[in-house]
Amino acid sequence: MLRTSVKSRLQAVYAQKKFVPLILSPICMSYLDELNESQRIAVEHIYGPSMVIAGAGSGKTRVLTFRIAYMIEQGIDPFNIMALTFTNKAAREMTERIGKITGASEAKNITMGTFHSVFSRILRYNADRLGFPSNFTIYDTQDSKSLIKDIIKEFALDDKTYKASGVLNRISAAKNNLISAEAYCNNDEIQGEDRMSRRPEIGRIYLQYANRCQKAGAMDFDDLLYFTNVLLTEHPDVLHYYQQKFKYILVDEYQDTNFAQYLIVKKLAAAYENLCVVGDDAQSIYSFRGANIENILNFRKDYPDFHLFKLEQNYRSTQTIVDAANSVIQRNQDQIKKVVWTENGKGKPISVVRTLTDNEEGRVIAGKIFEVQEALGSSYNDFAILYRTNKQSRSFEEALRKLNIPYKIYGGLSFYQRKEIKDVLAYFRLAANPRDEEALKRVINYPKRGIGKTSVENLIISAGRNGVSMWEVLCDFTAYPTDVSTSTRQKMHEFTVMVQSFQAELNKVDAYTLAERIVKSSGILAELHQDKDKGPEEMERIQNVEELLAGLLEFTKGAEEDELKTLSDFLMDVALLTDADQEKTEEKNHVSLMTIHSSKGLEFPYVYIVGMEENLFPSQLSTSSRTELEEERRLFYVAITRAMLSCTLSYAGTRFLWNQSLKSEPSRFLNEIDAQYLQLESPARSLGGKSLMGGGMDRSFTGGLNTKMNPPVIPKSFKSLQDVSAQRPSNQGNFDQIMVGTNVEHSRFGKGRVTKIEGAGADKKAVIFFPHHGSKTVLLQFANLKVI
DNA sequence: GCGACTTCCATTTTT
DNA sequence: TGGAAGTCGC
Repeated sequence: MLRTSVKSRLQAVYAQKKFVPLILSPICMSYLDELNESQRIAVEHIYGPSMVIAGAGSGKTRVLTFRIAYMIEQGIDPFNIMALTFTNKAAREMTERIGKITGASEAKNITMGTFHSVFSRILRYNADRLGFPSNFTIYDTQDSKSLIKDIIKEFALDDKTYKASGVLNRISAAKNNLISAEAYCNNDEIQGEDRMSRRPEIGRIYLQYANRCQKAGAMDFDDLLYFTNVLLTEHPDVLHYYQQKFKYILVDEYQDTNFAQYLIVKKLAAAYENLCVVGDDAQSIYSFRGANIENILNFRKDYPDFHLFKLEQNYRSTQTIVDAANSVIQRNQDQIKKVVWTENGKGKPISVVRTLTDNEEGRVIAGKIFEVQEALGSSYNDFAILYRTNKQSRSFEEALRKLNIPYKIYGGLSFYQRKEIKDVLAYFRLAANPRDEEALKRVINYPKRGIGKTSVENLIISAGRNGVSMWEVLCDFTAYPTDVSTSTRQKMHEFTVMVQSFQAELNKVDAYTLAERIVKSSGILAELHQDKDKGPEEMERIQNVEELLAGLLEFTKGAEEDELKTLSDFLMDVALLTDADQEKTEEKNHVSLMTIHSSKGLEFPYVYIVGMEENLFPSQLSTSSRTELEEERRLFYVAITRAMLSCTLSYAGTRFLWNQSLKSEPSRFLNEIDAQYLQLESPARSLGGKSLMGGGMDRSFTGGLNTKMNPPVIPKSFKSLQDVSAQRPSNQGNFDQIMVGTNVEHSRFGKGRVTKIEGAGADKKAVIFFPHHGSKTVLLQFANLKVI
């Protein structure tokens, strides 16, 4: 409290004079001390263009957080800072952490979020300039595909050559490279490509798609970037405004930005060039989404006088894990050379587990997690199972459930993608923007009100013929003649009146009140209640809708005084939320299951990378070119470097796919890890004689499948004891002696005194105060402390 | 217009 | 396997 008022007075001073506020330095010192030399230099360099290349686990987030906090402490107005992150969750966490240093009221004024969410806000504000309503809808991928399907049908094209997803990918790639539909049709090279793939009509579909989106008052994900660029290019006054507003720009995960994002950032930063980008080329894993590694490499061209900072010390993982990951990534040709190193302890080797089937893989990994957890008393939060594709989660789910181990699957079908939620949201969307055609199509006959497919098709035809949206036709059949019967027309009219009544209340009542009304009077709730006795899934649907309403209530309560949080405020970025964003306060205790992609930026003491098989990882679709394969390899690098203490790789001999067992070969990546870091394991099986895996000597995985050797028969219980003892650090004996008040000596920081103990087992941590280095938190496992 | 039925087809990652 | 699209009879 006190600090805020002192600060605000100081800030009034800064506003007039531009000098470094020495008075605040003591506050800064406290956290700057927690940084190593290169981190601190990167934090303190706040003017001009700079690039931070941050190796895995090198404290990148911490540098970003402290840098922003430092900027604010230096008197920079938070309103002038824009920080673009990769997920909303990352943005939220960073705001929170900055708030702890500078005070929450300062932190909340920073413009922070994903490219998509920050730009969607800018677009809403300036929508009129682009001919969109300010409450435009954001189409998600499903909406986009459904619209494209309609267009393909309308053009009477063969839906086998023109698949919605393929066409959408093509359009998406164009937008990410800022190519308009017109430019697409006039570009010879692109047209040539489309003729080659025998889909010459994609350009025409793109034109129509853009047209329909515009009429519906809707933007898709890519439009949020595409139109931001249009806005800034065609309206110099708008560009000027945002250049002045965002004098300081930070971009996280720069290696995963695409051309559109690159250009927008470049434009916004052009006036002041206070631009800081942070990234790691070795972790670029989104090129399929248009991400362009070149952006990192080109930075020096755009800003020749930029400063480069490299963070190479890894604080996350054991020596073995860091070295193994390095040995993998070294095989890539395209990379910025850097040496990631660590002072952490050596740790145990990466174990490689082979199982006969994918189901057995699930059981073995679940069993291992169970054993480690039992033996060390770790929290289940410490474990993660990472896979290449979402559908691999099944065998692990089953096995974990059988062992009563709590787990959570991230990604996959998110809450907002569930049918019942999308249905409700479609009504919400219509209330905010009745021209939203995808929402309209979705619920015009749900719950059933006798408006069939043919009638809807005729409605679309009439809208197309008259060059208006479906909603406008619905509102005025006399102006737009439509081929539907009088009785259907009457039903449509009733529907229209209902939506209009929702629309009328949009800005009069709060989000929750309107939402509740919609759910009731649309008949959705009644419909769901009718089916609730059919089974648990039907019951769950009602619960999900209730959860959505509960979320809305919370949202509505979050309003400031005199503020009305409307349903359209709520809808603003619902389309941009992901499962990870939904995560409630960290009261969890569960094993995390997720794709490697969604594990980016996270870390876990125990990591299991599963499905290490050819054609699965690397994916079958990515083995045809070097660049694709290198991306898969970076993905593998990301996976390994999530692990702090222990990393386990597993693969199965056969995998059950499309109702048949398919033989699978071990992944080539297994052979790419320097063998000195590996330890092969043959899981003991209850069924004797079936194991094909040799002892620890066979290093060649590709040949290993058919090598018959007699495995040493180790009873399961004994085996598990062995495993666990291997995890126990050698200096375990020291652990118990270390408590609050113990004087210790650290190899790097010298003598110090323990002020706090956290965690248990392998995770036991000590906060130690070193006279010359300040307070440090160390993992006892790694720290190699001497008790004095 | 609607629901029950059959058939077909998948196979990557996500804001 | 399982979800989506197409077919058929009311």
